[in-house]
Amino acid sequence: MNPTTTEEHVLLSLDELAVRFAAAARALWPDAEPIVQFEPARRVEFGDVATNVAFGLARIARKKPQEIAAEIIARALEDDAVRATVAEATPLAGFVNLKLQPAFWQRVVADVLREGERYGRGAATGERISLEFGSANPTGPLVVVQGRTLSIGDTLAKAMRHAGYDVFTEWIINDAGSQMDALGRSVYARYRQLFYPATPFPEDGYPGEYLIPVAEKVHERNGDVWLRVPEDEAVLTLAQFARDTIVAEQQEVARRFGVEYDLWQSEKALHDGHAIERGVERLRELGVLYEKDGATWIRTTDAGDDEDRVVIRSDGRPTYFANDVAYHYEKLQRADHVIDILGPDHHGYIARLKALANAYGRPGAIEVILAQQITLKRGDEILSMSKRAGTLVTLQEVIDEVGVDAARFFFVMLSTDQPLTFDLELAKKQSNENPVFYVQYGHARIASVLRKARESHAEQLAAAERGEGLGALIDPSELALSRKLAEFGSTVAGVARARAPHRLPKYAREVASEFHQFYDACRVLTSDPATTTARLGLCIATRTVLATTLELCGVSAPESM
RNA sequence: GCGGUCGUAGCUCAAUUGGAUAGAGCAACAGGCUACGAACUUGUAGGUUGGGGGUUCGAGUCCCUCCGACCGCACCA
Repeated sequence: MNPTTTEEHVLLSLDELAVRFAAAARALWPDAEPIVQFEPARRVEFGDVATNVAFGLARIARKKPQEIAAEIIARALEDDAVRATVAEATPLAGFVNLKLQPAFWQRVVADVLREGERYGRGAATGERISLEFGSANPTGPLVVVQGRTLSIGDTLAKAMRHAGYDVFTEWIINDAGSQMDALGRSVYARYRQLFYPATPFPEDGYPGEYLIPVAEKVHERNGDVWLRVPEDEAVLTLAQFARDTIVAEQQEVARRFGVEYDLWQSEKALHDGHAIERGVERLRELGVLYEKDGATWIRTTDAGDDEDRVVIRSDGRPTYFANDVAYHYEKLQRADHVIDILGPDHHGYIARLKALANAYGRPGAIEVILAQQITLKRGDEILSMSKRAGTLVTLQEVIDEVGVDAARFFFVMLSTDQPLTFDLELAKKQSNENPVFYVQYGHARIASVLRKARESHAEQLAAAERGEGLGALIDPSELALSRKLAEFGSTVAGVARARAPHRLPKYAREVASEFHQFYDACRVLTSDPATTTARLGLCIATRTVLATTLELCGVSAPESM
């Protein structure tokens, strides 16, 4: 950074300001342990940033927060660097409110221009995170709920990486157990129906029509050979074929949805690799297993589960939970912290998985995020999603209808613990009713201005890219936009810490809104070179932050629309 | 029946985890383009945070209770 004014030499960062204010508080009340964290002020008239230290000190100081805030401000302002950074400091209703110098916000723009897409990155935490999401049975196409889980998981993964975590994403393919048998018999029935239409369909099979093309493909390749071998053998082979076909489709849809995984873990592979035995054996060594009625149980009630769970059945076969035992044991080997994003029907698992973490001596190391239910709407009509009735809406259909951008933006927009109503008609609308367009329009608008600038203001554009002349940014709308850009890093950090990916679309909207207001108030391409250079710099910085935010959301940042 | 999640403006949702006067968007109404994209912008209106009680300087957030919605309660996966 090239300081354009001498003041910049002593301009403090927000963290440095916090340290000085904490020091001021400690000087006044030596026994106190003040926690100073400056956050964006709730309302513009309060100032730029605020902290609520005074509330925490009220007990020790035996004074009203308002008086404490006033005393801290007076003390802190004795510091030269604080005075150089802060334009105004006011105690208000117990809060310490600061209005910062324009140079502070100009420096933010310079930072963005210098760091580009790396802006807002957190330092590496060294913490390894295993993040599992999306996982579905390989017995049918991905449905809308998985769209939500994919969006939340992928955005969380990207945000956590941006914030400095070492994130490993995985999907577990539930290709072991009795459902594979049901899948095999279903495909076998579909296959037989190609020859004998009256063939009955298995009662516990998967009735959706999506298995018909799978059966047809088998017919294409092998003709009628599977009618001539014993049924058990045919079912086994067809199950494997259907599993491979469906998993490939699921992977393709996820990829089209913009989601790439580090690992697609096959459950069957865990079985074949004796991972189940390893996981269970470890539990036995740790003494949390016991035998009852011929079966092997794990004590999960210690962690608040309703009842203990069977791990190995009396006939020697492992239960489904044994898979979790093994899989989480593996995950805990390679990660410090394991996060599972599960559907709403899995909340019974939380206690179980907690118990597992406890049993493995890693209490708190397994965390579950529940993505709540999703209701599909088309206008006023609520679409029922019943597997039995065959009316399920696939993720691919949603992508085809509304596009990846709208779908991902909508799915990640709401907090995970909120049931969501998704209106296909609204998502499809290319109008101001659709929030994704508002943000994308902001990006396209900037791109358009920059295109124009290349023609008419090439020199200023080049200077702006070098971060020059930002001292000319003094209009309230320019400073408000800069202030919003400054929130990017802490927003991403908050998303990672609170596992709250929905804050990103909200933030994107706020950035776009501040930009539109700035654009409305200030003409960018003017006859004054200094003004033009500064505003172009602000535009480039805004485009960078918008594009990065959209990228984290898995939404494209168009040059034009 | 037991357990869990949730209930915020007409609609869809926020509220940085206990902090300021509960905020946005849409829809409604009233304004703003002879200059860089009006898919924009300015303003108005809209609330007993499901009801009641409690905890404390301070509650949409924590505790209790009732009402309502959804989801779980297998040696299925």
